[in-house]
Amino acid sequence: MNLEIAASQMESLGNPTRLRIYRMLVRAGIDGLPVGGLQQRLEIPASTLSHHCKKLLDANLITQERNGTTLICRANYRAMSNLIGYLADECCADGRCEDTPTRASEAADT
Amino acid sequence: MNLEIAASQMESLGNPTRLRIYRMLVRAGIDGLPVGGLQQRLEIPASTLSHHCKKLLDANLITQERNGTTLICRANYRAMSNLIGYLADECCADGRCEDTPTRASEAADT
DNA sequence: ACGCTATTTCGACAGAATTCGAAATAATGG
DNA sequence: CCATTATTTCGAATTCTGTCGAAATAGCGT
Repeated sequence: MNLEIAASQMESLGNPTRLRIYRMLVRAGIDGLPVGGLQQRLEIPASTLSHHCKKLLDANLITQERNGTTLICRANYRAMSNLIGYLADECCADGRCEDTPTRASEAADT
Repeated sequence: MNLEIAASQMESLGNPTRLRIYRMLVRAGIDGLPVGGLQQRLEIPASTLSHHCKKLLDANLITQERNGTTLICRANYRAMSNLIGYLADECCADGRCEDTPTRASEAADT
């Protein structure tokens, strides 16, 4: 995980429609949802949905697998974990933490 | 936490410069960093930095406190936790979960 | 091959984001 | 009050985003 990737993933999730799509897929679990299923729930034009799915795909936040004429979308849980980790990682590494008196167990000078 | 707020926070963090700012502040801990300190590290025009800080402030991701002529910026850790929670919340609520055998060996994936 | 359904690509448009320098404001010290 | 430092606001140029409908493509069943 690096800054550019994390930022592009954040940017992808920074659109309300895409965040809805993503959360639907996160909720859906490993079975995922077909594009058409998403469209029914979201009630947006297919072209718009396709555009957003591509963004999420490019950001590696979702995967797609063909099943006949339908395309199954799934959340990339690994990417989600990494992104979450990236946000909280190194919290307070350069200073004092909120509720802890001191960081006695760690090197004070870095 | 709701979709609109989460999306606006994601959008804020979706810009590489802002993500750098935010992570600097997360690292900095409760002491935060003055705007000038951020500028020195980022090496960007003050007006650009001010613009980005305002975005992060509007998104409630950081706070600012005046200390004389300098303005101290701090990460809003509460908001960070809520945002992280929002992403992972209700994971697989509508479907089967992944039966991943917790392999911590590969964390370098995008 | 043909028709049917699912999904994507194209082209266009309005609106928003990013960036910068110059000028303005805020706060302190002498 | 004036000088100095810290930070923000303004205005403008450029680029990016989100959205849509129409047309194109992909895969399957017959």
